Amino acid sequence: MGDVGGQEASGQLELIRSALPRKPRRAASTEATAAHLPVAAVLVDTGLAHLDRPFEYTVPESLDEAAQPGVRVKVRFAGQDLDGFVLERKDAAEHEGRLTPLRKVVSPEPVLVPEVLSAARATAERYAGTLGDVLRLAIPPRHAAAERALATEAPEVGALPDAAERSAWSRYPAGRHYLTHLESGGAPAASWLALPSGGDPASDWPAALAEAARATLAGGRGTVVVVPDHRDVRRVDAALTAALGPGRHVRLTADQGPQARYTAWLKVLRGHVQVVVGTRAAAFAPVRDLGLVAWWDDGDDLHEEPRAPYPHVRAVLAERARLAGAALLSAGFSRTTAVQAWLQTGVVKPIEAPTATVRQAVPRVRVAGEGVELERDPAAASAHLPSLAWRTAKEALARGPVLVQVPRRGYLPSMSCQTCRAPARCQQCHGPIALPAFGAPPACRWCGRGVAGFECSRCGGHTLRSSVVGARRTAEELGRAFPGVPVHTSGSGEVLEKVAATPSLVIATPGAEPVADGGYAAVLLLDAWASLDRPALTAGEEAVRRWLGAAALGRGAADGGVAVLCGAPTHTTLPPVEALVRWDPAWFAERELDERRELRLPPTVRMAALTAPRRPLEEALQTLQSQGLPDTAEVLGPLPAGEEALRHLVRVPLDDGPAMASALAALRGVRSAHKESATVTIRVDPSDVGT
DNA sequence: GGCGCGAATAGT
DNA sequence: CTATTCGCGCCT
Repeated sequence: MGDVGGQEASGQLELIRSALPRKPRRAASTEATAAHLPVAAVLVDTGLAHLDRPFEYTVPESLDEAAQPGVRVKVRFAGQDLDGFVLERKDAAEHEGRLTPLRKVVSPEPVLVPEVLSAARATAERYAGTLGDVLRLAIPPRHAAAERALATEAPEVGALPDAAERSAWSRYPAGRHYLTHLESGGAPAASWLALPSGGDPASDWPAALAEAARATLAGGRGTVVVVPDHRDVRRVDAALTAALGPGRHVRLTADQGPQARYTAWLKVLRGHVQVVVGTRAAAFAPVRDLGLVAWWDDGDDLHEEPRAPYPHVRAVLAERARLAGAALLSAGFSRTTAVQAWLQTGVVKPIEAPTATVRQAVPRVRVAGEGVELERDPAAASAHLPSLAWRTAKEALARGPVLVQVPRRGYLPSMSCQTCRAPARCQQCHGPIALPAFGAPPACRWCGRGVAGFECSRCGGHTLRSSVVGARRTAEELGRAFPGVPVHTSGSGEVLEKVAATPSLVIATPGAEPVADGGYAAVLLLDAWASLDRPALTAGEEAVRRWLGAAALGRGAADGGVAVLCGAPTHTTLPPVEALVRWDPAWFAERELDERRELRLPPTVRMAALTAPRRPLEEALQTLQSQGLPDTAEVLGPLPAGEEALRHLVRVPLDDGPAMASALAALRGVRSAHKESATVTIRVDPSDVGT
């Protein structure tokens, strides 16, 4: 450390050193610079918010050819060797000081293509994050062996198969037009409300998405399909193989392992395939001539990236569609308020089936009360099922499998009467009784009073039970109630992909429901109360999404399909319950969005959250206000947020979203430059508020 | 984040 | 006067 190594940056030292009879330490410092475009703008991975911008380096002649825009490089930065991406080659530097030469080109593969760079930049801006963070999400880690092993040239694939005779879009009047538009190179944008397929793979949503990809490919353009989880990836993968033939698409998921993941990704980069299906990171896939971005089930929280800056698939894909002039398709059995907002502003058009078609395709929905008719039926009581649900299941088990959806254990520790399962109510104010925290005694969620001497207002019972029982226990109880019927469970631990058409009971948590061959004869949705009674703003939206998602696996009413919602309040009709009964997700989304607008909540406004202990939080807020926070911004709070921390919410009209994000990014930069030690969490679109 | 630089301070 | 420490600003 004693010598002056690592100070090439200093002009004076450089002069002194070159005057001394000493050998230059590095060949690069004496090597000639490339004649053409001698400067490279490099995004250096410093991990520091205030250094999240390009720095310029000279390109040594020996690296001239390899140092193309998009390649990974090593550069000397502040005395260290750091990784970076070449963003651009230019003929002159903007930086006035002396430039250091690039140290090396890690690989000549230009992994950062312009379109992905633009999308990543837009994403970083929208979420007040760093470009470096977004690129880490967008570009998988390099795997040298994979790079070597994969052919440069695309392998030969046969002709694109003809479109299937029976279109999965035939039930949607606007569907045909959408497909022709895709094929002819247009950019139609739609919110598609899918219908249940009654277990027919030729008309289900994966087939429809594959058909859309086929139409896009027939017009010479590529497609990105993003789905929430691996099971859906496999379903769409199979549908794509059927629609496109082999070798025209790849799967891209985080769990593939480094080599497989990088190989698949390289196939996309090198243009061997133009169609990708994957989970959220696939939204950034460098598809050539992108013609369509599509995603399934916008409301699934898996579409939200859990790493900074927490971008949502919806935002990434919308930006990619915009940049590429590509079509956009948000698909699902239900519609989120975020997509509804697009619909209202004309960003997307609806693709929906006519009411008569819907009535046939969806199961008949019935609502079993909060335990009203329970006691009379001992078999039902032992399974803790309303008797309507029990009778429905018993009848349906003669015709095929029955799905029972059970909210996740611990999802909401809300209490009900052990005897009749009516939701437990506070004696004073009639608010819901719940477990406020793990291990804490039950209390009223409204007035906070503890529960002493509970007495059920319906049956006079004195024992409380947690209304969410969990899949395993429900499975045991149901197994006893229907002796001789095979029972399967599917949940977070192990997820069943599909079940046969033969009679069986399938107990599943939301999102883990297996597909049934030929559709379920009946679908029971348990503990509706638990889903509705969450404190979150999105409780209603989320409940509708889950119920429709499960009920959509049932047979249509025309084929005897039935869905029973259990444990919903019957004395009043709640909008989510009505949405299910009428199978009208469009109506519900519209209504829900109107309500958000009235309350000035996302997605009708943009919000950000600042979370920190009191002192640093208030400092951060001051800095934020000095960094160009628009004066339309309202600062709400602070409210307690976990141990020791407080949280401010900042709210601006949608138009001022970019200005707010840039002020937040500036705040992040200032804090990083000052090496503030206290953690201040900055988050745009905090997921627990609204959208 | 890491490092060099200059100001401030302690030790001779 | 020099040796050490500390805070600050810069990094192409």
